[in-house]
Amino acid sequence: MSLTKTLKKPPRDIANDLCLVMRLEEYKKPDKDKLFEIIEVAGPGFINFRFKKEYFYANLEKLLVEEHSSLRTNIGEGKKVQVEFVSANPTGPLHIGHGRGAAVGNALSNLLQAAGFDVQREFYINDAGTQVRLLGQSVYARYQQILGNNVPFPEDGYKGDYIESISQQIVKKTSKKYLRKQFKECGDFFTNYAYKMMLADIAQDLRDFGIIFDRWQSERELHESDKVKKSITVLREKNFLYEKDGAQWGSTTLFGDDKDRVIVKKDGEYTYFASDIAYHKDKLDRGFDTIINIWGADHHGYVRRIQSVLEAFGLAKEKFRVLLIQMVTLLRHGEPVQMSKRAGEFITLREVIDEVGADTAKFIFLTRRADSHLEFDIEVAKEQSAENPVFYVQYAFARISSIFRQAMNRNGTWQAAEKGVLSTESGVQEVDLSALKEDDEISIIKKLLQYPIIFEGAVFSFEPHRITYFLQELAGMFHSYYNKYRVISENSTLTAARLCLCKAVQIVLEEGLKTLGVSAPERM
RNA sequence: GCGCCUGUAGCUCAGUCUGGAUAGAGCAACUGCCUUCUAAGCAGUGGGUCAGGGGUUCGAAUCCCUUCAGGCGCGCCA
Repeated sequence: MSLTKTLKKPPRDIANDLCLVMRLEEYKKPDKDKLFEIIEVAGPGFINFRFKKEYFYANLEKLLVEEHSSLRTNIGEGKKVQVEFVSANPTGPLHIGHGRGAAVGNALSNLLQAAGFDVQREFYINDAGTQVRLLGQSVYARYQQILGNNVPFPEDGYKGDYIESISQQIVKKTSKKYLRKQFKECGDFFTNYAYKMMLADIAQDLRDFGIIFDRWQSERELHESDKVKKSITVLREKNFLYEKDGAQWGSTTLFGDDKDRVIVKKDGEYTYFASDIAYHKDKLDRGFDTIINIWGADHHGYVRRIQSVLEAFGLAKEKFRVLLIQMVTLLRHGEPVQMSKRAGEFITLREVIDEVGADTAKFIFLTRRADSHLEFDIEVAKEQSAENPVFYVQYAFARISSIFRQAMNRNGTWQAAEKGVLSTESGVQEVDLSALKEDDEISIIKKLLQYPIIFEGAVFSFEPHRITYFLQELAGMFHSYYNKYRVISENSTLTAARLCLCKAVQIVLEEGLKTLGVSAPERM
C-alpha cells in the first residue's frame, strides 16, 4: 500500500499484481518446498499468506525438541547490562510503589537475561544523606521519650510505628546508656543502628517478594573511598566544571539540561548530585555496556542531568536508559488511601505480600505499561483474589499438569510428551503431529510461534508487560480449547499429538511466567 | 510560567514507538454449561464522538499543530 503513491495505482490493483506473481513463483516450486496454501488479496489491499499445515507441525516439533531455547533470541551476546532498581531510602519499610518498581525491574532483568545479556541487579543505598540522619534523630528522640526524657521530636521526623519498635529494641539492648546524651554525642550510633535495621528489613521484604539483588552499593562507600572526589576531578579535567558564587557547577546544559547544576556547595559540602556522579562513573568503570535505571516518575526531572554527566564521561546516549515508573494509587474499597512516608501512613509491600501474595502482586504490577498510572485496590485484590488474572494463567499451566497426571494413570505409563516422542508400555512411539487438524489447534500453534516475536519486542522496548498480555491470551486460547475438545481419548494417535500440543503450551507458559518472576504451579 | 507522563466501553487497562481490514481484554451486568482430562474454567448478549478541534494521507486511536482535563517535576533539598 505504500507503493500507491509511486505507482499511482489503487492499493488493491497493486496487491492483485503482486499476488499473481507470488502465486506463480510458489506454483513453480516442487510440492515439498511449497510453503503456502493460499495467497490472496484481502481488504483494501492486503496480501494474505496462509502457511501449509506442515509448516506449523515442523515448528511445533522444533519447540518440543528445543524447548525454552527455541523461544529466546540471543540479542545481548553476553553484553554486560546493569539494572538498578528499587534503591529506596533505608528510612522506612518498602511501600507499594517500591513494589511496582521491584516487579518491573526484576522482570526486565529476567527478560534481558533470557535475551543473552549478562545482567546485574543492583540496589543503591542512600545511607549518606540527611534522610538517614533524620531517621537517626527520630529514633533517638523516641528512645529518649520512652525513657522519660521528653526531648522534642524532629519536625520532619519519621513517624511510623517502626520508629517506635526500633527505639524499644535499643532500649532493651543498651538500657539507659544514651539517656540524656546529646544527639551530637551518640547520633552516629542511632543513625547506623536504625538504617541498618531498615535495610535488613528491606532486603527481607524483597527476598519474600522473590527478588534477589546481585549487589548493594552504598553511597557512603563512594565518599569513603574518595570516589566522589575523584569523579569530580575527572569532570574538572574534562572542563565540565566551573565556579560561580563560590560553588562548583556542572555544565549539564552542554548536553541538553535546562540549567547547570551545583555539585559542590558554597560551604564545601557535596550535593546529592555529586554522589550520583560518582555512582554512575563507578558503573561505567565496572564495564557495563548499558546502564538502566528504574526510577519513580517523580524523579523525571533528574534524568537529564545524569544523562549529561554520563555523556561527559563518554557514554553514548543510547547506552543509558531510565525507566520511569508511574505512581501507584492505592485504593481501599474504591477510596484512595493517602500515603505519606513521613507521617507513617502507607501500605507496605509487606502487607501486600501477606494479603494478596507475591505472585499476584507482581503480576498486577506487570499488567500495565510502566509509565501509566496504576490503581491498586487492596481490598479487591484480597477479596477477589480468585478472579485475579494471574490465576487465569497459572490455572492453564496447572490444568495441563493435571492432564499429564491423568494420562499417566489411565494409560499406565504415559510419560510426559516430550521431544515429540511418547513412551508407553509398548515402547517408544513416534508422534504424528499432523493429527492436529482442528483450526483451534493450528491457531494455538500459531500463537506459540509468536512468542519469540513478542519476546524480542519486549526486550527492545524494555516492556515486560507485553509478556503479561501474551500469556493471558495464550491461556485464554488453551482454556477455550480444553472445554471444546478432549485431550485424552481412545484414539491414541490423536491423544499423543494433543499431549504434545499441551506440552508445548506448557513450555511457553512456563517461559513467560518465569520471565515475569511468577511461579508456574503444577497444582492449584 | 516551563518540562515530562496520561486521557480508548460503566470501571481498570492493552493497542500509539513502526499509520492499514469490523478498535481489543479483564472486571461489573445478563443468559446458558460440571455422571468424562481441575467450573480459579467455557459459550453467548449488551456496552465506544479512541478527551475536543484542525492538518498530513488512498487510509489516523496511531504522525503533526492546537485547546482542554488529570498527575508529577522544576532548590547551593535528598
